[in-house]
Amino acid sequence: MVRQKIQIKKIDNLTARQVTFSKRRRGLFKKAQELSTLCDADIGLIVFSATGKLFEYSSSSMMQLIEKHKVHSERDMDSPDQLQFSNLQSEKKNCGMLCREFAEKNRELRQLNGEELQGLGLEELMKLEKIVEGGISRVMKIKGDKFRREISSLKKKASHNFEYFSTLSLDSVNFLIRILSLQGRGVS
Amino acid sequence: MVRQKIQIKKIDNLTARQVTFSKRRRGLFKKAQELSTLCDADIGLIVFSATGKLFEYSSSSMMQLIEKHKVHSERDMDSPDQLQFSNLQSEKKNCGMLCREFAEKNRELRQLNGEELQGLGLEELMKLEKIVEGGISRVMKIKGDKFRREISSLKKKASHNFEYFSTLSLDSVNFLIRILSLQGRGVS
DNA sequence: CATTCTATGTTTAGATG
DNA sequence: CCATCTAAACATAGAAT
Repeated sequence: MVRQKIQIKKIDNLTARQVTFSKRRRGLFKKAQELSTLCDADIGLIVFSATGKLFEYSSSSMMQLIEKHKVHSERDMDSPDQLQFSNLQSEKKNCGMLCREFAEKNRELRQLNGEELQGLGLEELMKLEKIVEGGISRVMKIKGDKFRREISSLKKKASHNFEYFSTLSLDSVNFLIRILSLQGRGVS
Repeated sequence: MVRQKIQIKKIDNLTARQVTFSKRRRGLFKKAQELSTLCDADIGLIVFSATGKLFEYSSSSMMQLIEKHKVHSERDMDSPDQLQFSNLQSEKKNCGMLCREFAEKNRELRQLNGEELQGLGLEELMKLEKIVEGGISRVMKIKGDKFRREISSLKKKASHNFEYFSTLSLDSVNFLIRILSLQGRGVS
């Protein structure tokens, strides 16, 4: 019997419905996790079966995600309510502020990384370029310093070793080299 | 070019990532709603893009679903504490979390900027260098594009003055463009 | 219930407009 | 950014286990 196109409406047959539920549920979860990985998205998926069983997926932590969602949806709603909840209110305000600052930092970070630059003017772009240039020169300087320090420390070690090795016979040195090679340790 | 199998890991190319995000996001939402219809399931889907934009779908009401989810997950953890403070507590937790993430972003930002690099190893430094290099090349590309577009649009606008402008050297034109930009006068 | 099979339907990567 | 196209990749209906 060949497969036919199905219409999207509640499946009448109970068994077929259950089978479809587990198949498609797995498919859905897989796609959610693929999207989160591919595009660096934060995703939460909650599924209650008709029988009330819970299935869930979250790319990070469901709790965090739900909190984030709450903060987002509360962003717009103003709350002219009761004084007795001032503690809760102030916490919420705190969160909202933090959230906004956080978003701001995130944007800066992405711009330094060369993303989300479409809206910027020439001046801003040139300023950004200067900042990033400063960044890379500092990073490279530190890296250079580190390399140099590492090299000189290696040299010191090498000369130390040399003094020791020079007291050994040629045969002993060859023997050592063979042992080290067999252990997969570079002798360079 | 024929389509090839993709591996599930973060897409490097920014544009490709954004395109994939919108395509797959739509696909995911469609599948969620199909599952909910076909199998009579209660489904909630929350997606935060990497830029922090929120997309959501819920077969019923997201708030109800989240409450239901909370009840379910609190099944296992017994909480001998006061119900009346659960909101405040969750807000506080939320703030703590945000604070930590905020600090983390700040550190990243400073490192991209070439600060606080003392603790990093050679490998990390080289990775950082790669990131910043990618950043500056993207910033410079966008800047170049913008310059070119402004120049061509200036040429077009000034076509009635073409005879005059054509007597100017390229340097003079570039100088003019910079002056105008710095004055904040659109050259478009 | 879950899994497996296979013939088909559906999604989507990559290119293009 | 958004829409459209195409072929390859992927998901899944229906059946059987």
